[in-house]
Amino acid sequence: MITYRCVVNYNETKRKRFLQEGAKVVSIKDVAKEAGVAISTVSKVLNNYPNVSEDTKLRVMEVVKRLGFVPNTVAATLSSKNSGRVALLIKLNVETQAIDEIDMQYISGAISKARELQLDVITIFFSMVENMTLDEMTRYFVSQSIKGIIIYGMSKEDKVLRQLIENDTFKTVVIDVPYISTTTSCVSVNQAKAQYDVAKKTIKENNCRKVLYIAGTRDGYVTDARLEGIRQLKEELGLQVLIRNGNFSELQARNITLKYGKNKDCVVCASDLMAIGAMKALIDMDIFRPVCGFDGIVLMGYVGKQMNTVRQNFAAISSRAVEEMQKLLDGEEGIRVTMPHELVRLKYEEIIR
Amino acid sequence: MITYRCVVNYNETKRKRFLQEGAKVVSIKDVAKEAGVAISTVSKVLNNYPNVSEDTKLRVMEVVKRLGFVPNTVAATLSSKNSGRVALLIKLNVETQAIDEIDMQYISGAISKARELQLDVITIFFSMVENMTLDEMTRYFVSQSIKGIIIYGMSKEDKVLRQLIENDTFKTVVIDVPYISTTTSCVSVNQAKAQYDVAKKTIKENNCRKVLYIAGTRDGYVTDARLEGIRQLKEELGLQVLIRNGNFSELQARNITLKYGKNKDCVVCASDLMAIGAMKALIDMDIFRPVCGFDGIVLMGYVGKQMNTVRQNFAAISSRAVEEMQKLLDGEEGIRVTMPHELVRLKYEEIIR
DNA sequence: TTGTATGCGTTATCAG
DNA sequence: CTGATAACGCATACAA
Repeated sequence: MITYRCVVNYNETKRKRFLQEGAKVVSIKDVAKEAGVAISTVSKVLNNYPNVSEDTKLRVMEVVKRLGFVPNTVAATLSSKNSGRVALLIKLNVETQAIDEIDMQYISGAISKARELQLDVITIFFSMVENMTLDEMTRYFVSQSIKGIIIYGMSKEDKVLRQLIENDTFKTVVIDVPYISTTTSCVSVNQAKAQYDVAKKTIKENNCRKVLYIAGTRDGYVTDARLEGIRQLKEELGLQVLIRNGNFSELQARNITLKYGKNKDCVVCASDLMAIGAMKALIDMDIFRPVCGFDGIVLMGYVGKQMNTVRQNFAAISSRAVEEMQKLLDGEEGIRVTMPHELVRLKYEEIIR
Repeated sequence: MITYRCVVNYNETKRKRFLQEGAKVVSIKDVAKEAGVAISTVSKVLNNYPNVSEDTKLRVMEVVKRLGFVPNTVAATLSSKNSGRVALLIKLNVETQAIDEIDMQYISGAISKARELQLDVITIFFSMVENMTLDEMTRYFVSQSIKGIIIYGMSKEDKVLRQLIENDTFKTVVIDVPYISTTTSCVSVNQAKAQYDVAKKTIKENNCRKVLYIAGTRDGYVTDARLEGIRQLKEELGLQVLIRNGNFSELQARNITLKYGKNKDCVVCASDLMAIGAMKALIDMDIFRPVCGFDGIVLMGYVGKQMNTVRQNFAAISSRAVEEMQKLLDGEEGIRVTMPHELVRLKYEEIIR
């Protein structure tokens, strides 16, 4: 029996369309009936269970295709202990929209892969869960049937998140945080190596000895790793390195450069935005010093001067993170995944479309 | 009775934490039991039903708070005909990450408001549903329990989407598309007026007569509206206007400017990216012409020359779209919402953080 | 005003 | 290999 919902402006056109397209949403029940099997059998076919004869499998699939049946995700997650949703937890940099590009790549990379793997993902921002206690956060995620969380932009100060990760209630994949456990994987480029590479290239190309290194925030996980890369390079080449914290701020990098840039041979920055700030400062000071950045954002192509930088494929990183999440949800243990990076110079002529 | 899941490395620490925090997720059933009422009563309290005595209401709320109960969204959407999820359908510009900023603002604006309104939203990209027929798309959304769709970046060529909107199967809110119906609302700034305003300001400031107008794509809804603004201005001021389609491409705008810029007094562009392309072309041509853009993206602050542009508050637009969606889901009819815009000049010094 | 019972569309268990 | 049937957590029509 079909139940008709209360329709107000009910006219012939609508009625026709209604009957034509069939208002009834086909469910697993319909498929079962049409194929002459039990609901459970259809479910088994759809979820690739063993112990289903090739014959009925084919018959069911035929009906599924013919009726255009698409299983209801919501019902599945409610019912199943295995399937659940994955949350993308993203720290949005409200200050600088110039790097929204990065988060957007993260999001699209994750969502695309999630669709491929039939994973249900929802996007959440740090601001929505900050100030929550561990309990509150846990309950919040549980109430959303979230089984796994992928975390972008986490810093050492995010204590509750740290607990969440260690707590094993959810499977977690962290980006750029050097932590793994049975339930936590980590995906990242080799930060130290990348920083080492880009700095070395810049320094070699310009025969530098005195280096100004503008680091990120003190509580950033990547900051340490990148500093380590610089330390190695310093020892290897016997450099003289002045280190200052720019906190990933373009403005602070600018000011640091205005203050120390003159007596240095080059400026190595832990982010593109800071590199841009440094470069603009040097232009204002009317002196030239090679500058290099980190990330490979498009903005680098718009500032006039070319700079070396590290290009990270954020979409690929995020895509991989989703794959790792799938593995964790399947019961595998957490691993550390190192993604490749490349050195580039972004030129306006090559960026423009 | 509590069921213990199979735990492998079971040790004392974990056990302690386990018992302490309570592995059992509190459900509406627990609340009901604890408060000494029926499940339905709890549900009624939570959903603000009338006909619940103030007394039991208080008692239930107390328990809810004490147990830290958070209703399960998934179960709710599965159960109720009213509550459902909302999809953000976004056209990602894969070519130019420079404007990811806009989509990011859309996403964060929507998600924040959705959380406020307790709406479950999921993000979807055009690429994931393109090539689908209306039926396929419908089934896809239905299978996700999606009741409403907010569409960003739709063009006239998206025929299936057009059908989807007219089809009334889902509630829809379109951004920048002049279409409303009982089930469709539209949110947008006044495109014509905004284009008129920014062009007029630029033209007046520089006493221009011969204008090069670089429009967007032929199949873009905003393109027509913005052209209309230019036409009005042309008549009002008796301008001589050459119109060319730049298709929102920085490169095309550059080439158009290289070709026609010299004989014009100024270049009015239908987007910031095109304005930047035009400006860079003029610099290469070593001539000065005032240029104005549209959108107010951060990149405008990085190109050296200041330009007038229209700032749209994308987050606010998106936030409003979610509000309108809520109304549609509540049974209200679609309306047209016009959001405010402002004229700005983006200066590097003011953008930098 | 409150409680009972049924359904939402799946998955999972277990008997056949 | 297949089929009943009980969950999953909540909403809601209807009975009390």
